[in-house]
Order: sequence, then structure tokens, then C-alpha cells
Amino acid sequence: MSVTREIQQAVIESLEKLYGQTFTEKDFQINQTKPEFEGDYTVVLFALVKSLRKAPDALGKELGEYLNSNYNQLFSAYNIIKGFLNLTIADSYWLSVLDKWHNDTSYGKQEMKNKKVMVEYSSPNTNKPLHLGHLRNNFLGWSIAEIMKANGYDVIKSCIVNDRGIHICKSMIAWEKFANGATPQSTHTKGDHFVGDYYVKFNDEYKKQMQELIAKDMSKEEAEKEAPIMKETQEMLVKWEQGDEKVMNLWRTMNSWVYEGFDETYKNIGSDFDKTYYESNTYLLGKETVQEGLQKNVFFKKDDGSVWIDLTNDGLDQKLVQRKDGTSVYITQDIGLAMQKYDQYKIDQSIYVVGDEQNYHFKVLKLICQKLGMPYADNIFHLSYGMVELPTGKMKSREGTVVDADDLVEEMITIAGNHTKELGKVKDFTEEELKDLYETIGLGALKYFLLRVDPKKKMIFNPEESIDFHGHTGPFIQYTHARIKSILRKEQPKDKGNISNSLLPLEKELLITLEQYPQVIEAAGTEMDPSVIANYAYQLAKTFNSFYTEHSIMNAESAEKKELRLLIAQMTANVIASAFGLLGIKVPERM
RNA sequence: GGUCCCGUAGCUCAGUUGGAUAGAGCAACAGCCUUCUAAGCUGUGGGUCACACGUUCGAAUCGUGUCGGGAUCACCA
Repeated sequence: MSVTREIQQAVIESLEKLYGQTFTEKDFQINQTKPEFEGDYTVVLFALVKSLRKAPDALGKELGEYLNSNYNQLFSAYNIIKGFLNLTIADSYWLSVLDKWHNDTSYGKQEMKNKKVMVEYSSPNTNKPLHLGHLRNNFLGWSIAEIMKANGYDVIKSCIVNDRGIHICKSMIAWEKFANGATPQSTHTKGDHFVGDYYVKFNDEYKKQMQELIAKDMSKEEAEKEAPIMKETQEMLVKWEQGDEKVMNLWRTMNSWVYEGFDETYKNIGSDFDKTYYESNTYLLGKETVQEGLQKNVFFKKDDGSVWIDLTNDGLDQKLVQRKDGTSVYITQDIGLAMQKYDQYKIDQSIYVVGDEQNYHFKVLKLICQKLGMPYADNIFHLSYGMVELPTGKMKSREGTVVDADDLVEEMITIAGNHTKELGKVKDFTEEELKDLYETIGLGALKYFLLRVDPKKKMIFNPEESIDFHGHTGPFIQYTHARIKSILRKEQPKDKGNISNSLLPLEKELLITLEQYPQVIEAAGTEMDPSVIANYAYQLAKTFNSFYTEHSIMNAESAEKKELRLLIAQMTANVIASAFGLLGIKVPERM
């Protein structure tokens, strides 16, 4: 049980004994005491004052006195300042936390709940390579999956690949026209980039043709439709839907190039999936659902045969779920896929890591699933994250203002290498070890940069200023880990050593922070927010670094102090490694 | 126009269900390596928490309004 829980219970019991009134945890607040005051945790008394009809100071005195004499294994001192009851927790309490958890790597993780959750993330289009936005999506998805596991869920990581549609046909048409049979192999180009280049070529040609048409007095809107290359693309999409042999072959070939490229990128960034869905297999799903919805009167049919749902009572609009020609639309496919996920895995919860531009879509999806009575509909959660923007505004692939994922990863690794060489601390490393270390640090900086921000908020990335390796960064925290490991290589804490039983302020501050880790994991899970973990890890590392410069571990004042500090250091390293594990960031032994 | 989100230091971000004098990092400045890794530590300066009103013992946090920015409202996905 956490300290805050213990304090809550002690306070509730004490108030009952003292005043005969029953309170719950929600009736009063417990905060960490501000550094400028004496104490570790603080009970805010104001909320209790009214119902107890006592002055804050008098209440504080009586409660503080009672707590101290009746719970002396938990509290060692108290003081009252302006309605705040500041409690000092007994050193023995912190030492027992240390004793119990210092070398347990499962610390903070919850028991299995026997609940299944699916996390869907990444969802790439197969017509162009991944960019910075996809990286945020991938890192978030992977991390939230780990966080859910740590909270005791069985997790299935899934990916829906948008492998069909007009955008892919654009790359295909451009390849037919301009490639002269070139392939990724013949041009030594990574497959996804290769295909992406033809997507760009399509847009160049399209623009050119439109300008020609506009020069001949055609309106812009008309030119958009009439440009020959666009017409050809649309014809190709029709052929694809008809299963035309030649088109299908080209489609399969170009997609296979893209997948090769994606696989490489995913491998580099440490992304993986338990289940991959392809839109070409799911885009026809949902037809039975439409029938079912009509029967249940959730949907209604218009005169032209199209099928709709009326969500005006939910503050939304009417929404089409089936075209008049009987084909399903995007939302219907998603309903179908949601059903399929349940049929296959009997999931209890479904998390979609998708950008906030689709907030409306997911609101609708959840509502429809609820109205259809799907078993887990209430547990559909859209983990909506903000776009990554440049100082100049949004990234636009058509205008070439995207930050390419592969380029950025490579750049980060290169910079990590340069820093490392400059510092010259690992000159004895082998080539292989160096490569590993550069990747660990470079990716660590990148992942931390993207994960430390609240997912809901859009964030700005400035390509002119490269991502930092100092201060509030991944490498800072990795460095703290490496420092500790360097000490632990020299000496491990003894099995049953005598340890100092009084704590200096920084020793205690570290233990207080370490004690909070389980609640941090829980909060990250309920909030679906990896940044909670990221910011906690920083707080911990920062506190450790202050401690490290202030107090020597190896040359501690006494053998007991040394033993204590070795244990604290060990537990700190373990928690950093664990927290970074939840973020998908490796920690080095040396750097 | 309807709905939703955002506005905190020069920049990038924290700030638990309302709590004490609003915090970090970067950038700037001043210090600290003959002692466990200086990718570090310590200190200084920097704020009308967009603005106004309201709720309350107490508001960056809750409510209303204003200003500014963004997303979305397709028989596209």
C-alpha cells in the first residue's frame, strides 16, 4: 500500500476516533509537502473545517497529535501552518520500502487482471514513407501497450495498413509512366522511399497538367477533375476494384516494396505488432452490420437506398454508413473491423492511437458501436494525439515539408555518435558495442523528445535546432543510469548488510520519489499518457544527480551509509530502467 | 456558421480530483572536475498563467463572455 493511502486511512480512522464522524479519501487532500516547509506529506485541512466546525489550527493540532502518538511507526513529526498539517514520515518507513523493492524489477507493476486490450497504432499509407508524425504515433502506441501490460492487462498490438485506394493508384500510375521499369533494387533505394518518389512525381505532373488546362480557360475545380493523369488514376482504381490482373500485380509488387521499407524502419525504431490488418481485406466489412443496424432501427434507409444513422440527439449530425450503390464507407469498415477484433480476440477494451484530426470520426464510431450493443463498446478509447508541427506550420507531404522518419533517426544516431566520440569515455568499446550505444542514445533522445509531451497537445519540432542531449532529455536520464551502473560494477550492496537508519534530506527525497513509482504507472495507465512516466523518470534522475554530487557513495561517511546508498542507487537504476522500458527506450551500462 | 481542442518565462514544456510565494529544460550570466562518468551539479536574472467578470476560505485549474490560434462538420480515407 502506498504512503498516501496509509496516511489517508490513518487520518480517516483518527477523525472517526476523535470526532465520531466518518470521512472518505475524497473529503480531504493529501499533497507532497512543498520543499520550503518541514515535512513530507501534507493534509489540507480546509475541507474538513466546515463539517467538523473547528478552526483549522485547532483541528490540525488535535489530528497531528493523535496521528503521531497512535501511528508512530508511520509518522515521526508534524507541524501546522495556515491550515496545512505537514507530516514527517518516519525514516523506518522509507527504509522498509527500500528493503522490500530495491532489487525487484517487477516493482510498480500490477497483478494480471485477466482482461484483454487491443492497441491499434501506426496505420501507415502504402504510398509514401513514414514521417515524424508517424514516429509520435508509433512511440505512443508502443509505449501505451507496455503501460497497459504493466497495469496487468493482456495486450494485443495491432496495425491497420491502408494499402488500397486512390493514393496508392497515384504512385502506381506515376511509376507506369515515368519509371521505365526501375525498381528499388535497380536504383538502390529503400522501397517505401522509392514508391514515395513516384507519389511526388504524380503530384508534379498533376499540377503541370492542371496549369495547362487552366491556361486554356478551364476553372480550377474542373481542371482538378479533368487532368488526364487524374482520370487515368481513377480508372485504375476501378480496375483494382474489379480485380484486374495487371493492376493487381503492379499493386502487389509496389506494396511489397513499401513493406520491405517499413519493416526496416519498424525494426530500427523498435516497433512491432502482434496482428496486422490490411484495408484491402477489411474495406468490404460491415455490410452485415448495416443489415443488423437496420433491423434494430439504429440505422434508417433513405429513398435513394443509402443508409444513415441519425446522431442529432447526441449533438452530432446524420452520418452515412452505406452508399446508395451498396458499398460501405470508411466508418462502416471500422465498425466491421471492430466486430472482427472482438470475434477473434474477445477483447475487453480497444485503444486507437490516432491523430486528433479524427476526433469526430471516433466519437461517431464509439456511438454507433454502443447503439449496436457491441460488448465492449463503452471501452473503445480514442487515444487522440496532437499533430507534430514545424515552426512554419503543418507538415505537408505534397509540399515536401515533411520530416522523414528514416532521415531523422539516422541523424539522431549520427549526432549521438559525435557526442560520444567527443567525450571519449568508451574508447575500449568494439564497433558493435559503439553502434549499439549510438542507437540507444540517439533513439533515446528522439523517443523521449516525442513522449515527454502530453499526447493530447500538438507539439512543435524545429528541424533547425537538433534535439538536445542535455537537460530534460532522454540521454540525461540514460546517463544517470550509466553512472549508477558504473558504481555497481565496482561494488554491489551486500545481501544482509547493516544499513544506516537515519536519512539525509537527499536520501529521503530519493526514497520518497521511488515510493511513488507504482502510482505513476497506474496514473499513466488510467490517463493513457506515457508523458507521466517520462516526466517522473526525469524527476527521479534529477534528484539522483543532486544526491550524487552532494554525497559520495563509495567513500561514504560510514560502512552503513555506503550500504544504504548502494541500495538507493540500485533501486534508482532499476526504476529508471523500468520506466524507460515502458517508454521503449533502452538504457546503457556505460556512455 | 455548428461542434470540439488549445493559449503558462525569449523558446520547448510540467503543473494530480481547486491548495501554501506558479516549476523544469534550452538560451543568457556567475561559479564547481588531484575524490564514484562534468551528457553532471550550484546559483542569478526572466511571469498581468491571453483578457474580463463570476463561484470560493482559496482559481493557471471550475463557470460565463471576449480576443487569438487550430481541428472537424464529404456518398474521401
